[in-house]
Amino acid sequence: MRHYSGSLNGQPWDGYVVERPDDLEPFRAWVRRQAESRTPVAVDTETCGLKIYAWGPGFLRMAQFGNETDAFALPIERGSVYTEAAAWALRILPDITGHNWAGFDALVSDEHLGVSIEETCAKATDTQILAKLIDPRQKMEGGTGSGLKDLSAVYIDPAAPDTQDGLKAVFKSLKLKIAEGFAKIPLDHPIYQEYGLLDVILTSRLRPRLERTLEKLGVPKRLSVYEHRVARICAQMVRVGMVLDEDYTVNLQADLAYDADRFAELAAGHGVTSVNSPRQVTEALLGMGEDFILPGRSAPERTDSGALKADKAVLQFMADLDRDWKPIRSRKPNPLADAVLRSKRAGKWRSAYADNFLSNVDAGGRIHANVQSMQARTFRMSVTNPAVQTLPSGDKMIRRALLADEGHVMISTDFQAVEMRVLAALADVKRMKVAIAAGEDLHSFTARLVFGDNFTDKDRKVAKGIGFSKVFGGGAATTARQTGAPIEAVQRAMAKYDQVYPEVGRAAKDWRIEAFNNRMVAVSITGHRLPLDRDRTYAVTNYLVQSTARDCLGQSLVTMDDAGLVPFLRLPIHDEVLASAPKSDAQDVAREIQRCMTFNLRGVPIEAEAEIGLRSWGSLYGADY
DNA sequence: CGGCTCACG
DNA sequence: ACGTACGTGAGCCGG
Repeated sequence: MRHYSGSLNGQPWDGYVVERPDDLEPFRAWVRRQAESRTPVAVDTETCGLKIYAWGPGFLRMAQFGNETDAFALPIERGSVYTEAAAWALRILPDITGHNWAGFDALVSDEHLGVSIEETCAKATDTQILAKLIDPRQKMEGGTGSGLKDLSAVYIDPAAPDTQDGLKAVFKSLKLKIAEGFAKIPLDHPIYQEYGLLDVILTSRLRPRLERTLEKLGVPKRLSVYEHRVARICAQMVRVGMVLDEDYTVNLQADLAYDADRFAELAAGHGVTSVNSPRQVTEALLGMGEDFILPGRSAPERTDSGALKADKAVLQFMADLDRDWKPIRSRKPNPLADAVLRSKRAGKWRSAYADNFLSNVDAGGRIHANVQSMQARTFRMSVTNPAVQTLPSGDKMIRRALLADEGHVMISTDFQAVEMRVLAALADVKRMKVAIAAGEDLHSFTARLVFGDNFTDKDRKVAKGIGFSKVFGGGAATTARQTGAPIEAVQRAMAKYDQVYPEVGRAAKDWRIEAFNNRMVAVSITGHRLPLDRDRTYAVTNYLVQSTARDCLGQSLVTMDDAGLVPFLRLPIHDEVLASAPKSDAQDVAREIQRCMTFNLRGVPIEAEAEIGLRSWGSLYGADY
């Protein structure tokens, strides 16, 4: 047994690394004592990386257990006797703490220790969830951050070592890249061991401090219970994953690579050797006489830093294409703009989607995209590796690669205009509530109020744009740019909107004042704390609406859990839930999901509509498979 | 690693 | 005093 010790904030700690099977005896005795006294024990795992499912056996290297003063580390990769001891401890301990437990370690334990997500999550407290309930912002945004290091510095000891950064420095000294360091650093490296032990000591000490802070801030306990449950449901979705059509994806990858190369060669003929270099592209286009002025605008388009802008909108205009890539015959198409556009799209779709799918597939042909259930500052979820919340929706090509299970079909269930309804509910917008209750199309209803009974399709578009704009906190200029309508008309329409829905502006003002009186933190109706940036307090409307809409999804997931529907769920996508169900049960499952996503929010009906597709996700976007 | 671009809701 | 479009993940370039 190797011994480490140290001190944090004047409080000593001791850590022990199990080296031989005999060393497991003191570990077991310690675990029994913790279990008997029902002392919370922090658990952490060290792995070869983040690909829990695609890596294969040997992924889990070390497992650590610790309370506020004592910790043990087990060398899982040294043999099954250690795996079994870790699994036993995880099962017998009545109260565990993890940092990002449901987001990572619960999945690792489930897959590599054989202790299920359901079993551990039922008794786990996640310090990352607690921390986000105090402040959801990342460090970049002015928050505490949700990493163990940042939280420890604030809540435990400013001098607590940065174990992540420390490890990266070790990797560097061993001439290992960061990505391979976690897999290749020798298990008996003293810093690897010491930091592994420290992580559970820190997590243990963090928990009571975070719990006290939450209590002091008046954050309801039920909110924490709810978030732990949502996190567990998301973990269950990650575990089941989705089937990847590998043959299709390999072909897709080749086709996209071919297209990217072909159009890159065309661009090279105009002197652009790298289509992803905005500098090269703008220079070449300038040389061809392009002025970068879009129709209806007087000045060239520029980026924030003042350079000429050659983004998709600009290039599509130059290539004489509309937003759907159809020729508009308004000018002579610029062949370079066209080639750059197509090469970039094919290249991005190949690398961000096709490559990513194939590098994340497990031995059983499934991908398990990671869901962080409260990632955004509004608590919206995010999905990574691969980012399947952001697959192209205008073209079925990419979504076609993801399949329902064998014998299943895909079901997609969307909330209907959920953010508009949430706004109506939160701001108590009388006329909107009447329209929603009557089942009217909200944007047409608004268009009628703003433009009169004879409103046109164009007017409806403007009304829709203003609706979004109000939810985002936007002004006339951006709304005009988005809708393509002249700014004067948009200004008039926005003034009229404020007249017909006076509650929206009034509520926004009240929310800003409330937040101001609460140290710049808005509190949603579920109790989520939403910190505002001092210079962007107008964002309060968006934060409250976006966060409450997110809780509509969260509440629906909990209801679906009660209804036993979680095994069918595959992916949350903000206002949509993707599911896979046996063909013969699809109607029933779809109806049940729809029911769970239908409820009343402060007198406003929140409603959802399910769509049943074929086997591939792409089939819901008009494909034939 | 910041800037830019682009994919989604 | 005034007005401000919101939230993500990912890849590439160039310093």
